[in-house]
Amino acid sequence: MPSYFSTICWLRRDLRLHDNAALYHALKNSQSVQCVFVFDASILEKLNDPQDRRVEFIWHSLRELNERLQSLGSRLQVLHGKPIEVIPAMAREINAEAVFCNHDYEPDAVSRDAAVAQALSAHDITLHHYKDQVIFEQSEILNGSGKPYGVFAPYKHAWLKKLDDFYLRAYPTERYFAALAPCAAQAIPSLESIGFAPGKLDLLAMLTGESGAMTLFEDFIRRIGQYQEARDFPSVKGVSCLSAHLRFGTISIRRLAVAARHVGGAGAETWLSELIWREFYQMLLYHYPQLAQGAAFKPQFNAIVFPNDAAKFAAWCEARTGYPLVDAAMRQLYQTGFMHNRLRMVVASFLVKDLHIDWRWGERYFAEHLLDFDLAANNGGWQWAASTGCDAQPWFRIFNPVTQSEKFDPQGKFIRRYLPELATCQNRWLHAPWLMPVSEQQRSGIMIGQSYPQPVVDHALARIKALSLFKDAQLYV
DNA sequence: GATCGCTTTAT
DNA sequence: TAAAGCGAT
Repeated sequence: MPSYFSTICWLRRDLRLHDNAALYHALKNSQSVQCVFVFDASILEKLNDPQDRRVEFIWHSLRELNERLQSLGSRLQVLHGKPIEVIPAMAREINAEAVFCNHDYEPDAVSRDAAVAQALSAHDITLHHYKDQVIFEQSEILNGSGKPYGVFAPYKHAWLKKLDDFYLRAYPTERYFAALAPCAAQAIPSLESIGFAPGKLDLLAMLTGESGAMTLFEDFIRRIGQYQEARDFPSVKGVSCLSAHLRFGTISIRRLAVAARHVGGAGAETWLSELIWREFYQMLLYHYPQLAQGAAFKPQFNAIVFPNDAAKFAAWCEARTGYPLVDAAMRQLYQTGFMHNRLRMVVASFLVKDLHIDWRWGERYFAEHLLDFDLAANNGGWQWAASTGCDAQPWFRIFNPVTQSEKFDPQGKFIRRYLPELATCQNRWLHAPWLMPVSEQQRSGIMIGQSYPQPVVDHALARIKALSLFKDAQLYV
């Protein structure tokens, strides 16, 4: 590594100063590092909602980064455009000799970075990139034949076996902050200037930036011991609430893994396992980029012709399927940009195996609405639920939406929070309110078909139809 | 090539 | 209870 005078640290999904591989290497090898973020026009133009929560989350996190950098005598340069154009232009403007960034494993990002590297090299500028967002990347955990694992459990065992202090060491960026480029303070461009507006990100509920991530992290570490028991109940604060921060890199994966390892016990181990699933899916997407093009991991299931009833899909999106847990979950997603993981499984199973709609439709809807949307995890999760994925649930396993509701929201606390129209419904009827006798409907003031919809499908019948859809596809193996 | 061990469940 | 199973070793 040559010693540089002027370099750029290009931040993407690593919006933090602490324990950041690219920033560390840039600072250590340069006299002057300018931090940059690019609002990628080619990504932003695909977002339909000017109040997209992700953009707002990023914006708040950037603002905090800029303030921290300003307090260190530097600042964050925020650009809007196509990275292939604006990164080389900026590099030339400040006479940067190199650009540092962290690996991004999504297919579009891989090709974007290759193009940017090429454009930079035309001016003799090097693009250095580093592993940062995972503990082990695509080719560090392979099976005995040197190929990627196709089953999670052995992957996880190999992952845990390889884990040691070396891979968990934080990059001590703070030690080198003196190399941050000195600049005059300047505010980052407004959301409006890039065509967006604030509004949907509930800042009281969603803490942003590195500071927000730390607050959530410290809170979670206090309850991580109960994670295993509490995580399945959407009305309980059992999960980490760190998914969006992991998505945008406002907290380091190493810090999370260190904490899980340090605390130990069943809760921490279960949670670490979730972090390993995240890397498993990222690894798979890297090796099988066609997953991002709608390909089922198990090709025989590409043959399924889903009926794709548009009215049923609309009922699912609009939270009027008549199954309270499904509807409450879909409202949670729409209203908050988040959905509890247990419910992601429930609504995904329901969409595919009860409504017989292509899992790709659900995947797309989640991609539009989830604040923590991550291509690899979202695709992996959908294909898991749809049984088309790598190490997915078996195709003949079909969640019963009523049983799931009784089991994981027994008091209906979650359902009532998002479906106030069912507030007066007794627990006895809440999970399947269409079974309420008319007298009970009158008593509670809930008329099924009026104040709350009839179920769009009969689960028992829908289940049989799903089995035959999948069984037929299975025949072509 | 047999054995092991499996996120999230159903009837 | 099972396994409309199976990959990894």
